[in-house]
Amino acid sequence: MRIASFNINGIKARLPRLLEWLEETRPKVACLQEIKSQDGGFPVAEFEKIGYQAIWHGQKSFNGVAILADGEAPVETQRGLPGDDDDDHARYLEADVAGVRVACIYLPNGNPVPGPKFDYKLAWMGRLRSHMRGLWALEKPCAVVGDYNVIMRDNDVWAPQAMADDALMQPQSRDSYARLLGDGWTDALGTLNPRGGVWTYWDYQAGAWQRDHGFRIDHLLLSPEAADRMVAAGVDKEYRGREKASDHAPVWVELSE
DNA sequence: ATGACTGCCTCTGGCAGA
Repeated sequence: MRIASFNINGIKARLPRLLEWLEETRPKVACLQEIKSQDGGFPVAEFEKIGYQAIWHGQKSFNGVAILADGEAPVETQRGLPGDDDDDHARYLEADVAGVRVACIYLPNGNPVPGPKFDYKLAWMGRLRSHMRGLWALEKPCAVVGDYNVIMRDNDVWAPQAMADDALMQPQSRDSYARLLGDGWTDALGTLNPRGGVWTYWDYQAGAWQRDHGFRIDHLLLSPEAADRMVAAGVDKEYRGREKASDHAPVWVELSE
């Protein structure tokens, strides 16, 4: 089964591209980030027409996540990241699909550094780690996928110096991500591409796509029970070059049945 | 180089993104 993640940067603006990608690549599970839609504006009927059922957690103007499943309803297990009652950002949604616990995350960007947004990012990552320890304890196949907004290694960006002052590459951001890997989670794309050079995001500005100035920030983290079943992982890079594309490309991991 | 582009909601300019 294929589990995919796609930061779509606005579900209203991206709907034709999104439906096209679903029909062409047909992932079993598709986790979406930055739907930028309130719950009432989510186009669930469009997905049902092509055989996908969905759950979603939206908010006005920005953030927002959703989980789509081919031919079955995702069984929701968590809405919103626990650990801070004052955090009302729609950045976390979790469900069981086909025997796999799937979490869809949109980790805070954190710019500018320093500042309250960066503090929020680091606090969110701490809460994520706590919650993922609970997922780990389930001892079942689990995939925590989405836009992590962390460039983990220097070979995960076209030019490290270009992003050196960015929240995505700060030592504290990397340390927080490294703790997840230290806990035993497998970074699917990173593990299969140790030499780097694989991007999942290209800025709209400065001809970044045309120059291949990208970086890897969309990650698929697997519990041991899921990692043991990993047969492939990749980036649907071609979709970044289409008309009215998101600035992210879809990423995916294939698990054996 | 305080640049660049895009989406959203709309105070059609300001915010957010990365």
